[in-house]
Amino acid sequence: MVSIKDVARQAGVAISTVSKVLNNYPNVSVATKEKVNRAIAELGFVPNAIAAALSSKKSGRIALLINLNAQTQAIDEIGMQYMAGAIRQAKEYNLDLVTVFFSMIQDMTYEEITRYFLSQNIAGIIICGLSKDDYVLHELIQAERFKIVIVDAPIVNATTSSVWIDHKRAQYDIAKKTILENNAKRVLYIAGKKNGYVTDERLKGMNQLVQELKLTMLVRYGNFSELEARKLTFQYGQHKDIVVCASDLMAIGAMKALTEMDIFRPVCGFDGIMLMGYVGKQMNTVRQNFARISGEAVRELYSLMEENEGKNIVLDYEMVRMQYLDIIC
Amino acid sequence: MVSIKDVARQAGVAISTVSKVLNNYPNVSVATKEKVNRAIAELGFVPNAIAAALSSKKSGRIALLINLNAQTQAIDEIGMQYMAGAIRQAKEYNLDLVTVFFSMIQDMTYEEITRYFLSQNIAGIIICGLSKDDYVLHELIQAERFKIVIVDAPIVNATTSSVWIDHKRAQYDIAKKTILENNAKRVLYIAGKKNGYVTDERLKGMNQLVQELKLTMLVRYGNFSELEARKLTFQYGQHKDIVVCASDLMAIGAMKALTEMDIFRPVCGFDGIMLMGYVGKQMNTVRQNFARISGEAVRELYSLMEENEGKNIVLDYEMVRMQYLDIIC
DNA sequence: CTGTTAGCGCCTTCAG
DNA sequence: CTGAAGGCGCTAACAG
Repeated sequence: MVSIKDVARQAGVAISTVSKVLNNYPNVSVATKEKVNRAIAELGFVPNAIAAALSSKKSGRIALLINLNAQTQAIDEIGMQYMAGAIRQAKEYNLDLVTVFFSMIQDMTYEEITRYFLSQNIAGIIICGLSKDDYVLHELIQAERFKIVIVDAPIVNATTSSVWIDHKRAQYDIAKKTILENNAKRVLYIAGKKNGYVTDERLKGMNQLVQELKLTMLVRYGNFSELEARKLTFQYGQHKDIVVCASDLMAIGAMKALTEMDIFRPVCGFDGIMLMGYVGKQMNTVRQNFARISGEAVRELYSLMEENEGKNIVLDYEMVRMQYLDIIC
Repeated sequence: MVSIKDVARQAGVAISTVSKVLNNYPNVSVATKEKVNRAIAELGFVPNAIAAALSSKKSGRIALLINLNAQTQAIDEIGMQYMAGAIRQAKEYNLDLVTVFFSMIQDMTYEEITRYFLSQNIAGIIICGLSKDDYVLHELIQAERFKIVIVDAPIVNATTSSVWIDHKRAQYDIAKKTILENNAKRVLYIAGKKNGYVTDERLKGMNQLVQELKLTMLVRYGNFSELEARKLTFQYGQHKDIVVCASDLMAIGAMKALTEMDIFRPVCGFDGIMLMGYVGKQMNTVRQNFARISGEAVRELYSLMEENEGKNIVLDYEMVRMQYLDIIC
């Protein structure tokens, strides 16, 4: 393997000079920079990122800690989008991203997890899919030992930022739109997981809306499960004018129930997943650009690693009517 | 950060001795091993994998190079399963796995890719979703500079192994089963991508079957696209007794077409994806355990990195009737 | 602007 | 069986 030393010899300069041009230090004359670059090209030199990390004591390695439902829920489109967005952005910043699934750390203690990340020289972590009962992860966050960016949970401290959209407003907006379009009064709201971060926010949005429009609302928790939403719709849908769901997947469940019950009720979703297309129905939904959110999380982590303080970042969202004619058609 | 030096001091031994117990060297007395381990525990020492890699010149880092269709195809369930399986197995072997999407290397030259992997100290690569026109990747494989395991393509050389199921036989088996069950004679076969590795294999299986059972068969390429399969079924399905598809996704397309045409034809798929459940239909399909396949690929890569020769590994498969009652209920 | 030097944390002969 | 010493490839003061 050709090393920085070889380059130095070939270029007739010192090792440190090569290092400087490699890292774009200011104090290098154009002439020597030229020489060094030529030598690099001639030798086909590739800087060794591992050695650089060891020497500089900063690794540029980050972990994407993600709660994927690959087994139970068949297709976790949202998780995929998160991954894709994060990986792309990490590449952009020249960060080395390792993907870690919740399932691989679920049996570890706080110490073991810390040890794992430490041994891997991981400087920053992005967490997607955190829930309130992931105790060890909360410990990890509170320890403030790593720079962390949390997607979709409002935790901020000296070393932790959060990135998400305004779920309260988004839920308010999309439900209002759908309700007004359909002149509905009696709402069945299928919320997410009790005590979930986003679930609570979205519920707040609904409560505000109910007050404003003088609606009646029945709230039930569907745990983001298609099946549970389906059952709830069977149970309560008949005497409601509309079904508002806190996720698209649950909206699919609600729609399937309504189809089987052979009644029409407008359904309102949340997320904007493509999977909707496979079901072949239409509905209003909030579209979150998940890839963008996780990309933004990487960006924020990057800035956090440069000694900044944690902050709360709120992104925007779209409201769309899902149809996916390109797929269904 | 507590280092090996601190441990050595605490235990009252030399650095090298600590290193030896860390790496399970034979020549260490039980007594000193004891001492060292106690010191490690007391200090909460975490060996630095980066430094170890630099020093030992072997990294234990591998890359999963995967062709994910997150953008075009909405949900790439297969890719997800590949990822999950590989990541799990890598953890098992204590390998450090970095995920790289095709999209991030698609504009790179062979040199750039090599440089990238080299700079990352990556010793082995697993490739999922290779197609015949990924020229730079073929260059990478032929260069034999990295240990590579290819999933679903029959390339083997000194540093390259391949892992897959017997697609020819699987296609033969599942089609035969479905054809005999339905007493069909005229087959519409929607193949994958022209000149694709698995496509060719599966087609061979069909050809053999056609001869054996004295069937007639129309072959068309659906490029693994649901939409194209849908169109092809519209065009040719009417006068066939059965539609055999080289993927579940295309089978979904075929089913949608048949529903709209309001005719019944048995459909046969390939893959065993859960997405089928969302469509709410039934069909025979080959079930490949993608997570297992990629896990096996990691295992093979591990053995390949221990100076073994490349080989061709063929896994088994199942034939199932998809229903997913738990999801559709 | 360039070179010298001292590590980063660990592994690995090689003496003892 | 244990310890001393010399790197791995690179960075970062500090001199010059």
